[in-house]
Amino acid sequence: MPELSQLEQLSAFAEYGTLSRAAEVLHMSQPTLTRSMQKLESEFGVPLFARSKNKLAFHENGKLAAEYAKRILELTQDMLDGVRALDRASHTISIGACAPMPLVTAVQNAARLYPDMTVSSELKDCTPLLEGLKTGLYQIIILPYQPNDDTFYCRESGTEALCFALPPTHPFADRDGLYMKDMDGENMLLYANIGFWHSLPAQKMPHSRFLVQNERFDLEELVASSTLPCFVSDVTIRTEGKPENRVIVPILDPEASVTYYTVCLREKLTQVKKLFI
Amino acid sequence: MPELSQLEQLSAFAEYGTLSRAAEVLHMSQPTLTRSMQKLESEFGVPLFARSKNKLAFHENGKLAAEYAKRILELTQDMLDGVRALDRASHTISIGACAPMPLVTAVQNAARLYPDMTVSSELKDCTPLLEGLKTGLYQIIILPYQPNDDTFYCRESGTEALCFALPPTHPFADRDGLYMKDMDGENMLLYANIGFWHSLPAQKMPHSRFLVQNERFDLEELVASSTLPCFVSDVTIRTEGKPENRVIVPILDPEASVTYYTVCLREKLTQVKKLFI
DNA sequence: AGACCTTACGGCCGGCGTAACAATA
DNA sequence: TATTGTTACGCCGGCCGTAAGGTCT
Repeated sequence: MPELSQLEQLSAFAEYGTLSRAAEVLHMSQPTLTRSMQKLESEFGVPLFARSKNKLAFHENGKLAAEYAKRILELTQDMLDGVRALDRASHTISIGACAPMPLVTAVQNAARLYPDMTVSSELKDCTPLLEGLKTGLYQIIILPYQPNDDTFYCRESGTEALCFALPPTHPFADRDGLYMKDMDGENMLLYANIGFWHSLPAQKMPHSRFLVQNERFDLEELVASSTLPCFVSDVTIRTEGKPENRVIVPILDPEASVTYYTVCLREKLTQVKKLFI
Repeated sequence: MPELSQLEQLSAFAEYGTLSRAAEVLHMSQPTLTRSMQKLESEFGVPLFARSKNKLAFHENGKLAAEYAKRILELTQDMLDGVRALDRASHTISIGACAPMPLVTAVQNAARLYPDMTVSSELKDCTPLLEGLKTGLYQIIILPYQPNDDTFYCRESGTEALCFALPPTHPFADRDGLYMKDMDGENMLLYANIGFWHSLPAQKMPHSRFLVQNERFDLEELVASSTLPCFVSDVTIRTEGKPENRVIVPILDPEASVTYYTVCLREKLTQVKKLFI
């Protein structure tokens, strides 16, 4: 039986054309490679090389062997990658969510409840989340609605309500509530990573321009130093406080108040049971 | 990088369930196998086994690795088989013919002209012969007609004419020639391995019964000790002589006289050039 | 002269088997 | 007690690199 190291050497010879060059690449002396290939040849029991005095070249047999060798080495690499990936997956809880607020909560919970696990998290739209849950990409996803498929196990996990944060001088600053259409046309500051929320303003306030900020710091700086309105939610107010120079006005559109649901595959519930207690 | 020997051991453990049993099958001591699997595990970098004090079992990772290992070993075996088969093919001239007489001639020529080659030969009908020539199963085939496809290279190689061998007492024994229909209804001795010839008597003499003999010796014995007519050809008469107690009467049907053609793929002519000189 | 392949030689390390040990059924 | 897996120990063979030889461009 040949060994993978030999096949690797064969493959290197196929790639580099001479034993010397291949030996160099493989970090071994060239006589060693010579002997190794002689041994491989004897294990095949048939000639693989066309030998002239100072030239070694492939024969038909050798070409075929080198092709096979390459496939075998690739398959071996697949094995290593696959097994390592499986191992990593078994030590990882992957959480996908539609919005940042429930995601950070879930990540914190997971890290606390499964201290040996790595927690990975992603912000995605609902469709890829459900897809990923089915394919095993995620163990847990968080949606802003209750999926009706019975293969899922599902549990309510908090609510979030979007609000306007207006400067005190704003004409609507004294209102108890506003519809989004009331603000349509006004330019607003907007944070980029807000998950599924990004679709709502765009849809309900088609005449507004949103000054999208990728960096949290930049956004806060702009909020502090301008009178542009922006969005906050009841959750961000609780966790991060209300911007100093802003008045909070709840948004009355029903879509602006959501209930989050933590979802997993029912068959894999045991793996993540603690997160549902 | 793991080695194939280790994958073989992993696969054996998967098959036999315990290290001791696997070690026994692999003809090695069991501590050796323990160490080898420990090393394999360290090369993967992830645990493959669930270890209790005196029990070793697969983990998910290990199961996956063992599946891969099996595939890799199969592929390796395919490589060995494939390369060896290719080598054998390169030392073999495979000749297929429609009839025995031109075949033995061709085999003798091939053996003489290519003394380092193994010559293999087969008797087949024309359709599988052409098929086999295209797929590389044969390098040379011999047909009773000239193929009109231009991918073939083709050369006339002798003729053969079928005759009746009648006992001197037979009513037709003094004829200069006979059509097969003249003999229709008479029972005849027939040798089994006559290639494409077998179809002719069956077709032209539907009312005859043919006493088919698989053994050459049996046929000759029956010819010598009976008055049943049989077939010979001008070639068999030249090479093996005429049966003592028989009169030769040529068959006048045009199908009973054929010209043989030696055929090879034009693109592979150089491999078998000598046979066409 | 330089590049290449092969053979010869001597050292060394890695894997082997034996033996001893621990744990289970 | 029999079976199984792991660890300890000492030996030996095979593989390695260096060196030298031969051939081709």
